[in-house]
Amino acid sequence: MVQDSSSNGPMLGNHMRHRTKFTKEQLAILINTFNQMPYPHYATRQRLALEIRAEESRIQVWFQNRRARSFFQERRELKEALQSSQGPGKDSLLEGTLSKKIRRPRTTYSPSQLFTLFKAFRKNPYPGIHCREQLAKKIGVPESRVQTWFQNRRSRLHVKIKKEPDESFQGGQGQDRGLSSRYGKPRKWHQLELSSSRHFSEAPALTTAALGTPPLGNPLDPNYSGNINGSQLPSQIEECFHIPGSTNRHIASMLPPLPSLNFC
DNA sequence: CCACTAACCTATTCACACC
DNA sequence: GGTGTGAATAGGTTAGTGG
Repeated sequence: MVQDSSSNGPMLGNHMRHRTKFTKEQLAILINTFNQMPYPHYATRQRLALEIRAEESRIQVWFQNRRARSFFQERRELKEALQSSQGPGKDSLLEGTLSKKIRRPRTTYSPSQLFTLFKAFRKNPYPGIHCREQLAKKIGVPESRVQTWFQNRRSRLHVKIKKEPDESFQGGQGQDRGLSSRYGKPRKWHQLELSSSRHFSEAPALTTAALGTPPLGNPLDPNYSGNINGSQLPSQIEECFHIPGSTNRHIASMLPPLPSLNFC
């Protein structure tokens, strides 16, 4: 992606995921499935993942891209199928569109997991595949969930920025640090983020101030002190969530100066 | 060089838990 | 019922790959 593949050379943790190369056999199965159901449920994607031995998240992305590329034609056909409401195979074609959606089970993050995620987000809202995988491993969730969490975080931050224009925020330095005009003025994004969490609102130890100067422990989380120390983390995690300035765009440009945090 | 396409992005909406 | 947030989606961009 943009922030990962600059000409600055390889940067630990900020790489884009390697391109998946589907074999002809895998593609045949995917295309065949797509023709029958362009919106496969989570269970279907899981079954496909097993069948072609690929990650479910890669299958999800493949279907996203496939729909995008064949959108107009497919939508016309789908519309016709909906309007005519006849013909065999309609149920499977409309899986995920008309029938009740069977979504991926909602992931519930513990306070300690959220703290780790928020702290990583604060250091780098655009982590590359390496960072996401390390984060995922650390908190014990699939990498694709970490990616989704970061996407949602960024989106909600943008929404808050739009809804709560606060000219008082000067990024701690009273200056625009290269923010793209596309995304408005810099904000106290870290305060917005952390205070918006239901978990954190109930845990004073996990406030913004706490992130700036990490406490020794959080009473809500017995594992917490180990997290904030950083001494138990591999050094790669520290490196991969360092914001390299030129490689992080948009939100990264709104970051206030960070205290010297020990981990992502 | 160019077409194709995986990876990734934002914006938006849905769905569900929690208060 | 309102709010927060994970999941899903549309639609767009970027960049790797192969002809």
